Amino acid sequence: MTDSNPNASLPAPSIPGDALPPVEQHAQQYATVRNAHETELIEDYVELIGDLLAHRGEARAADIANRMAVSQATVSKMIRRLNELELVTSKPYRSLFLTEAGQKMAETSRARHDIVLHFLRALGVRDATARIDAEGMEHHVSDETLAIMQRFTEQQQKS
Amino acid sequence: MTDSNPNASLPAPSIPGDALPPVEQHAQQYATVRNAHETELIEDYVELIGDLLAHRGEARAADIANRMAVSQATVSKMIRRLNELELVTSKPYRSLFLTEAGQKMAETSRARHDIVLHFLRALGVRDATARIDAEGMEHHVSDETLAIMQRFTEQQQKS
DNA sequence: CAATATTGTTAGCCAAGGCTAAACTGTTTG
DNA sequence: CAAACAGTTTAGCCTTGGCTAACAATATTG
Repeated sequence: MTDSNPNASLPAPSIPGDALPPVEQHAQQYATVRNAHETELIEDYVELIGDLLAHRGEARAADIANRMAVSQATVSKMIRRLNELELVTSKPYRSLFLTEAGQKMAETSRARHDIVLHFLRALGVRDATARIDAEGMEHHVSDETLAIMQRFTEQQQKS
Repeated sequence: MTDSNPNASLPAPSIPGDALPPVEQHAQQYATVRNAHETELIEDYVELIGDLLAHRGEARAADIANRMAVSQATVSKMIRRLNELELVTSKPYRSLFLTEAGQKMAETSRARHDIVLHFLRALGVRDATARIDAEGMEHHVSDETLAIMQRFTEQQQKS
């Protein structure tokens, strides 16, 4: 301990069971989140490209830029990355397409996104809010939780 | 449209109602997520510092580095930022303390985190998974959804 | 109390993901 | 079919959040 401690009187944890997790577990939590962040944007791009292809028949950089509220230059740079990762194919000045791997990722992302979105709606969240929350949450929901969400939604719809 | 389109046969949206959202709404979703990302790490640090102060009486850079699974140099740099943001006070080689603003942020983050964690457990997610998911999800859950989660958890505990 | 161990800081590197401005390509249209 | 417009790319900048290595301060202990 050090000298004067202005925070010494912070309230004790409300529930004893909510003590700090063991260091390794705690570290694991943060590492998982950091990891998710790296793939998140990639998945968002791929998912959006898949959606544009499905709904519009083509995916142009300008559309992506508009929908992501990001400059075209940023999209262009990102597409180069997606290319290197072999998730999309692109000829200069032409529409984008997804590779096998890209399509797979798009489908997975889309499915995950839908489960979360439908779950939130089933829970009673307003549509506009559910959409925003789903977009942020989808990359941080484990398969275990996802399965539970899906079951919950189905239950809800039966009654 | 362009020439050959290898993705032209992608399945149509399973539910017609799930068409692409209008551009402005869509853009809003992504912007909200990008925005959350900027504050996320800050909140994680402040929350952790608050927890360490509450549970241990002090918050040292080394503890933070261990718990975050990050180098001490990274923590040191981050603390400088937190200082500039007037969320923590620190004298070199001494424990950290939270400013008023920092305490407020820590409390808010902690409360939010707890609601999500308890909700996931109430939903039936295993503890270890719930902890990991909560860490990632907490920054992307709106107040509206948070309130609904809290109500759900309370309902669950009554029965 | 000196030597060692732990802890914290600084410097300097890197990649990612934004941006603007400028150049280039492709499409549309007078 | 040339000019104008829309879309795309490139260059070059910035900030964040990582890292390692080297150095500095504090704490511990023989």
